[in-house]
Parts: sequence; structure tokens; C-alpha cells
Amino acid sequence: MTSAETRTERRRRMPRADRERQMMTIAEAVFSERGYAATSMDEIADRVGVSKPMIYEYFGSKEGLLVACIRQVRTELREVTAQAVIGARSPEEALRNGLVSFFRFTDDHRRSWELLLRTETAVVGPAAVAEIETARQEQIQLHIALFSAYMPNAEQRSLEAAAEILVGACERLSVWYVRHDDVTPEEAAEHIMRMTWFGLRSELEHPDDHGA
Amino acid sequence: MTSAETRTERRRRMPRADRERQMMTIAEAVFSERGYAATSMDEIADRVGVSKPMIYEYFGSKEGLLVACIRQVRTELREVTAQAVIGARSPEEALRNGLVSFFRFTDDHRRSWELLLRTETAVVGPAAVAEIETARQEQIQLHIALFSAYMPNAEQRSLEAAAEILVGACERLSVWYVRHDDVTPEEAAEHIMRMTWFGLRSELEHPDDHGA
DNA sequence: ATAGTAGGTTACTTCCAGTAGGGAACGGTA
DNA sequence: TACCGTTCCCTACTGGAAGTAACCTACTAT
Repeated sequence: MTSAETRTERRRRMPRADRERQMMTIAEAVFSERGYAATSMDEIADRVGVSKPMIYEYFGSKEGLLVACIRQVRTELREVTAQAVIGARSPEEALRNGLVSFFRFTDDHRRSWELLLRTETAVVGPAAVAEIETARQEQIQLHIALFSAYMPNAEQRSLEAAAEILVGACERLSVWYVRHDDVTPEEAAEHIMRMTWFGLRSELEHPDDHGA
Repeated sequence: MTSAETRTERRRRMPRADRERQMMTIAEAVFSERGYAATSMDEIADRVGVSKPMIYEYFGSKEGLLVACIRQVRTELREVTAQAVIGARSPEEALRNGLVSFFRFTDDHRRSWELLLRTETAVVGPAAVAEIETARQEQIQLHIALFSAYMPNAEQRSLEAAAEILVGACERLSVWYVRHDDVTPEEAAEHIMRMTWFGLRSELEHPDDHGA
């Protein structure tokens, strides 16, 4: 088992597209488990079973790799939420459907979602920040489209502010949500609805006004 | 001007407390202008006019320096907002006062605030993340205390969720806010009030119900 | 004047992102 | 089958920045 070993253990060549997917999967896992800063490219290369320059060949830089991971999550999230709101019969229903699908998404893709949540802006450089900001903007645009369909008289600025608030609320509640295993996506969505749709005022005035 | 130079240009010794403040001030500026990751300790040392080991002597690590900066902002913010809500005569007033003071704070300490906003979690390591999370928790506790005073029958979990939502909303709206120079703190606070106090529903039903 | 301490420095080590400069397997063509 | 270009892949390096060891110097109190 001297030379046979090296020959049989030889790592297989792989088409670029496959290798890229594999790299992204592993990178996502390692980044979100150990943290971006604490992860070295050598480690990812090791786990992939390939040498470091390959990753640079395909993704250009460490940040490039991160951006690719984020972009994938972002795209999925956009499609899921956009799907969820179509066909709703009222603004309330549209909002609730969107929220439920959002929290379901964070459940189903917990690891990817944490990567996105935890990958904020200071350390990574402009590209990754921009990528996350794009994810938010996509959600914001979705909300604005939603709101303006039902509130055609509202000022543009108010719509923007409302959308930003909603996105911030979701982002933050999702952090709380992943810490509470016994909360369902529907319940999480309901918390947001109570606050942003019915308003805190209604809690004081008639604590059981809204459904469930 | 051979030896005279080195003698007269000699940098002054400074008591530790003063030097620490100076280092933090400069670090805060450099971090927030160039970004944490892109800033080298040598550069900060240069600007301070001191050698790198001094910073390590006082703050232990690059992250330690960052944490010190964040902690200061956090403390100020806590005091400002806590002050703002005392003496309010209704929950609505308390909430609005807190919000206005928050947005005023982001105006007055724009650079520090951006550092805190932009210093999220991926790259920096656990200590800095914890520090920022503490800042959020302080605001969350303040909100919970506020809510529970007026809504004694609500479930603890709902209070928590409401507080998280509010903090997320503020955090996100502050990003939007710093991009819009012509928005006042009062207007920003009002956007949050509309959403979280009156609720979106009220915008649809009677678009001009609430004040201004 | 002098010993002790607080404030300060130079010159290093280590670690990691990123790169130069190849090599080997595969597909097509003759 | 032998050739050739392309795609996939490697070893071995460079450079820069975090962090440290070891030493120095100005001030302070007695």
C-alpha cells in the first residue's frame, strides 16, 4: 500500500459548476459555525479536498466567496416571499402571508440565515455589505409595492419608512425567534402583525380585538 | 538642527487615562471612516503619535479597542433614552419621547452611531458582538419595563417580542434616517409611532387619525 | 541622588490572504 | 494512436498586519 494508496486516494476532478456549489456549501457551513473572521481559506480548501488557489480561481477572494453564499440565500428568500404574497385578498392577508413565509424560511435555512444575519458590515468589506443591503432592499421594495397598492395616497417617504421599519422588525425578531424553539412561524408573524398592523394602541384599548 | 530636533519634537508623555481617551477618540474616527477590517493598528498608533505596543498595553487587542469604543456609545445611549422616558404621562408620550431622544442621539453622534451600526457580527469576534448585543438588550429592557407598566396583563413573551420588534425597527430606520438629511428626529419618531403605536390598519381606515 | 514606576520604543514572530508558475488529466482531431 | 488545447489542479512562495519580547527613559517621592 505504498504507491497504490496515493493512486487510489487520488481526488477526483470535478466540473467547475459542481465544484463551485460544493465550495459554497462548505463555506456556508464553516462561516456560520466558526464565524467569517475566524475561518481561514486553508481550512475551507481542506474540507473541500482541494487546494486554496482553486477557491481563488473561482471566487476571487475570501469576501467573494462570502458574497456568493449570501447571494444565494438572498435569491431564495426573495423568491419565497414574493411567491407568498401573490394572490392575497387583502393587505392584511398579504402582509401576514409574507411574514409567515419569511419565518418559515429562517426555520428551513437556519444556518444560511444566521450567516446572513451575523455577516454585517464592519469587518467584511464593501461587497459583502452591499450584498446584504441588497437583500434588505429587495424585501423593502416588496413591501413598498404591497403598501402602495393599498394606500395609493400615502407619501412615498412614509411608504419607505414603513418598509424599512418592517424589515428591521423582521430582522430583529428573527434573532429572537431562533432562540425560541417552541415558537411557530405563525406566532412570530402574529407578533409582527400585532405591532405593525393593529398597533400597540389597540392592545391597550381592547386587548383581544384581533384574531388568535 | 541635528539633535535639537529630536529633543524638541519629542512626543509628550501623557497620563494613562488621557491617553486612553485619545486612543478611543481616534480609533472611533478611523474605524468608522475606513471600516474596522481595513484599519491597521499601526495606523491608529501613528495618528495617536505613539507606538503600537502602547495600544496593546491599554486595550489588549484590536477587538478590545473596538469594544471600548462601542461600550462608550452604548452607555451614553442608555442614559439618554432612559432619561427621556421618565416623567411621561402616558405610554404614547413615553414611547414618543424615547424615540425622539434616540434619533436625536444618532444625529448628535453620527460617527459613533455608524460605528455601532456597521460593526455587526461576522468579522469581529465574540466580544464585540456581545457588546453590541448588550446595547440592544438595554434598549429592549427599557421597552419591556415601559410596556409592562401599562400592559400588566400581557404575556411576558409578547412583551419581549414587541420590544425586539421596536428595537429592530429603530435600528433599521436609523439607517434610512442618516441617509435623509432633511428628516428631523421628530419625523423619524413619528414614522415609528405610526407603525407600531397606531398600526398600519389605521392608515387605511382613517388616514389622518393621528396627529401631524 | 536615586530607586521605583508609569509611559514608551524597536525589532521581532506568526498567521493568513492572496499569487506565481507551473503540472496532469481530459476532449477533440488527425 | 499521437498530438494539442483547455480545464482542473498543485506546491511553494510573498506581503502585510496582529500581537509580543525585551528593553529604555522620563518623572516622582523620599
